[in-house]
Amino acid sequence: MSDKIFVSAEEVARKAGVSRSAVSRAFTAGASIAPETRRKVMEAAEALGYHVNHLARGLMRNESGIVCLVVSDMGTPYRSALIKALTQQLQNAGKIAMIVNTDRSDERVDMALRQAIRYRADASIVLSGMPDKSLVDLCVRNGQRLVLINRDDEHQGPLRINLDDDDTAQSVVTAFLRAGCRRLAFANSEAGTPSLMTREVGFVAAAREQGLDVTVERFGPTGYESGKVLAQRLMTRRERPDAVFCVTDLVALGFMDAARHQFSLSIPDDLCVVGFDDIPQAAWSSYELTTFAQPIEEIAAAAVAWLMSDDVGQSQSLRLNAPFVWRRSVRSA
Amino acid sequence: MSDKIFVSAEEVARKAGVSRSAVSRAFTAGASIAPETRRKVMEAAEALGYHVNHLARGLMRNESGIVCLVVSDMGTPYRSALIKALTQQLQNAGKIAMIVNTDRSDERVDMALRQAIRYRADASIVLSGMPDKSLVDLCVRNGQRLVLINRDDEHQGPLRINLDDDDTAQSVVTAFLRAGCRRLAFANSEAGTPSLMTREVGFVAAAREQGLDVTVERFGPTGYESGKVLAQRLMTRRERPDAVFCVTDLVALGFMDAARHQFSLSIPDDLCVVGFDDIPQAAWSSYELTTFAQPIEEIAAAAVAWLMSDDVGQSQSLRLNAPFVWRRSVRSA
DNA sequence: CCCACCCTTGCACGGCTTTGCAAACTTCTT
DNA sequence: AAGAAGTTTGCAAAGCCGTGCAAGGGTGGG
Repeated sequence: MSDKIFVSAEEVARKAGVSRSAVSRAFTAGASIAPETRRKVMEAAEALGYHVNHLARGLMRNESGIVCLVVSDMGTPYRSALIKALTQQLQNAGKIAMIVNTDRSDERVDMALRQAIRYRADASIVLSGMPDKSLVDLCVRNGQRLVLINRDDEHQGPLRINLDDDDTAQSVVTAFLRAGCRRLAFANSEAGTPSLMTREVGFVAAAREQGLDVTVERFGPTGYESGKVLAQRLMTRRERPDAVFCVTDLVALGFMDAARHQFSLSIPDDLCVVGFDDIPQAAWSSYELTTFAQPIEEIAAAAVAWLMSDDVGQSQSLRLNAPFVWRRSVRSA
Repeated sequence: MSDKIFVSAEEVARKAGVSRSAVSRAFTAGASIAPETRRKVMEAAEALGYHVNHLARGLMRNESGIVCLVVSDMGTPYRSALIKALTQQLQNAGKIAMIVNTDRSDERVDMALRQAIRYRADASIVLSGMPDKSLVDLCVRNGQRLVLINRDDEHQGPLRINLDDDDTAQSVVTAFLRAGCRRLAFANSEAGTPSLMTREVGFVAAAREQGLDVTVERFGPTGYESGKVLAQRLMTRRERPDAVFCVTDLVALGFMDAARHQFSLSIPDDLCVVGFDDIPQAAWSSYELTTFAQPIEEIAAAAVAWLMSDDVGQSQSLRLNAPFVWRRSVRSA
């Protein structure tokens, strides 16, 4: 590879007529240095195009400033919004985000964490997949902070951020009942992620409490196309559902499109739909999907706040609220 | 911050009963080391949880393995898809992506490049905004590779990847004419990005060649909401357009929604619409938008290939094709 | 005018790896 | 069995920055 010729502190020192350490101090917040000296250094640095080498600084300080984001399906609206919020807030906190894409192959999340260790990341934030317990231990042992978002694992040490889904199932059932729906369905993917399964189980249980059965269908990955297939399967049943809770907004939008264009159903007159995430598309006027809003900014804020805080503390678990967003895909009373 | 206690090569060497350099060689591809020695080292490393320190390695080799992605609006479907492709292909090439979010404030892209220099990134890929010339020079001078995607700047040194838009305007005009449309419009945002302006100018010129005028409207940022506003403005004109070319798919989808739900227009019967990007939502059955497909994978492949190649070469410019995707938002002949 | 104290600065070392070089060890040939 | 050729290994330096320590310079007070 080409020989990169970065300018070193040594050269700046020569040009400014001071010592190497003076240059170092000029770029270190809170170091003891005379204003005049700092000015001279800064001037020389700007002229030469000097930039502190964060690799070396990280080596010294044992703190690289890097935070590793472990994520798959980042093309998805929800995921990309979360990444956006995280990168922004990390930058505001003086950190920088490194992204490891773990699409296909679940063992990749372990590789991702190893990569984080190699770059001596200050922390890792896992948005997808579930790391192996031994890897988590390794991270923790190395003093690396770990945040697990929406992966209800039972790992010790890291911070877990999850949604408080105690009321969600109840809210949906109530909404459907008020709308006069009686034949409930749940449209799930085959991903089997804990958070998705919790939604399904909770909904079925809440419905049963009201004496209602739920038709559950599962298919494919968690996306728009699966939503269409799920609609085809559910809407061709003898007892056609009149209300469906979709595990995700993307699934819900696919479901709505199939229901409307393939079965000529009117929403919410013939069918009520509820989704989850509140991605931007849910608000588009073709859909106006009633859904639960992922508190994306709060999630990011909580993650960043925790990993900037001084007290590592023990394994901590945080539960955030996903407010119900009423739109027109469910009949009002 | 907590004291991270990473295990060093020194310790592995002691445990394996070899020298520090043997450990180093065990982890260096193509180094001269006996298989037996390597096995011993690897065993000790695994037992101790050792991972090569990429900060130190980068310092030594003058090659960090980091590639910096400079991007804004990463919540957008097109951008997130591009980031996904880039991170994936970079990883396959043995690099790792670092993301700098440049939302709001244009001067931030300069800060981003500085950040890239500080971390001694092997390359930077700019997806948004336009870096200052002096910064570009600085990167180049430091031997850092630079890729500009869809920013038709005239910078020297870096690789520029742009779309070949010679035929796009012509294609759209032809499609509209075949559909029997005569009152053409162009819906643009106020972003003023070169690539967006090129689309507008090209379309107006191509239409004029056919003796047709184009009503141009510009509003807001480049997104769904702006599309709705643009529809309100264009569809309340005395001479209501019967065909509109939207600068972006997101704008087009907002435009379609407003045209349908606020003006009760039928697409493509009353109005033909063409977008640009081919985001996933364009294919959704509520829209079936005719558009041009950004060759995302090719863009990523070209970028990665160039920055892995040995010959730096001079300022290089690459033009890729954005194929026309026919869907149902334009009447067929 | 001198002393004491504080701020500033330079020196040298530490932190972790890679790599050129030379020594040691194999192994094969004659 | 000895020498030559080729591997393998260890040593030491280099690459860059942060910081403890001690010395230098300056200032204020007595």
